Amino acid sequence: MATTYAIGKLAKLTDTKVPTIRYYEQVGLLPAPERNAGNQRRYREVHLQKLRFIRHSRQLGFGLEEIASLLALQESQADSGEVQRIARNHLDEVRDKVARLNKLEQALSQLVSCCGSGQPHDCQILSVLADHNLCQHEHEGR
Amino acid sequence: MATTYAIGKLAKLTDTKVPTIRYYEQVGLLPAPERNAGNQRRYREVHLQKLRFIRHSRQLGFGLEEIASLLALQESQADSGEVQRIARNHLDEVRDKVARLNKLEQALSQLVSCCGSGQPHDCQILSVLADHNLCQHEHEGR
DNA sequence: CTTGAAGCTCTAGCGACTAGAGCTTTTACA
DNA sequence: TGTAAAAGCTCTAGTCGCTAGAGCTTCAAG
Repeated sequence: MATTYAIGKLAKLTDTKVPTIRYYEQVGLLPAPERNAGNQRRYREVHLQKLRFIRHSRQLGFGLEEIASLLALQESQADSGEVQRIARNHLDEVRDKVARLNKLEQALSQLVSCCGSGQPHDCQILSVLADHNLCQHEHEGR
Repeated sequence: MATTYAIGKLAKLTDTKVPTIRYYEQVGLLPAPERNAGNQRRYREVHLQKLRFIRHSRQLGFGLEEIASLLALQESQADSGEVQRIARNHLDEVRDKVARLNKLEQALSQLVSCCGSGQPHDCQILSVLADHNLCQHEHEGR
């Protein structure tokens, strides 16, 4: 019979915490494995591979729903167009976020630089926070 | 008697949703205002100013706990050194995040660019996601 | 055969809101 | 003054992706 892995083993192999693996099962991302006589999960190769896929996708910032779609597309051998669409869409979001964070970084460094490090004479940070007009930057939501 | 604002008015003046204002009160960020005969909140200038401070700080990415500290420091007239420490610390975190997102953007654009836009012949995205070794990038947690 | 590690389920918490149900009060207009 | 819509109220639950803990059972090694 084929090799099986206990949940702790799978956790080590994929650098995932045990409760996280159970969580993925709970939300339907990782299929429920068989259980042994004592009700413990016994995983197979297929689970290991799916879990690696999930973890790599997470490291790349994909959300669990996106990952679910990607896994389904992998299964279905269907059009790679949809895969590309998801990936590009995610990339766009990341680029947006980078742009927003860069603006934020600008605004913050100006805020912080307004008073030299040692001087105790009153610093402007609180005033700028209190009054947006003292701040040269537009900010966005999200 | 001094002007007061209903919650909806305050919301408009500060571009904040009404439930968000109530939430700030609930977590102790914004002091509970007096109530009128019909139990409705009636805010004063001081609330308006605190709320503006909170919102501007949020736009700059400060967390509610940091904002609570900043408000307390504003109140106490205490050392601006602590204010600077909080702001610099936040700036450091933002810079970290920018760096991480930039790496992510790198990895993702490579992932996406592996197959030209129109061609249907099988694209590599799924394979890379399934096997981190096919990916040139290290990824971090967080 | 014992003991300690690993497994199990279930519930709650994080941060910063947001949405909705089901009510009461205020406001504007006829 | 009557009425209806808008705005207010409280309370609960949901978002996302986990993480922590309680209190139990099962497994593996010596």
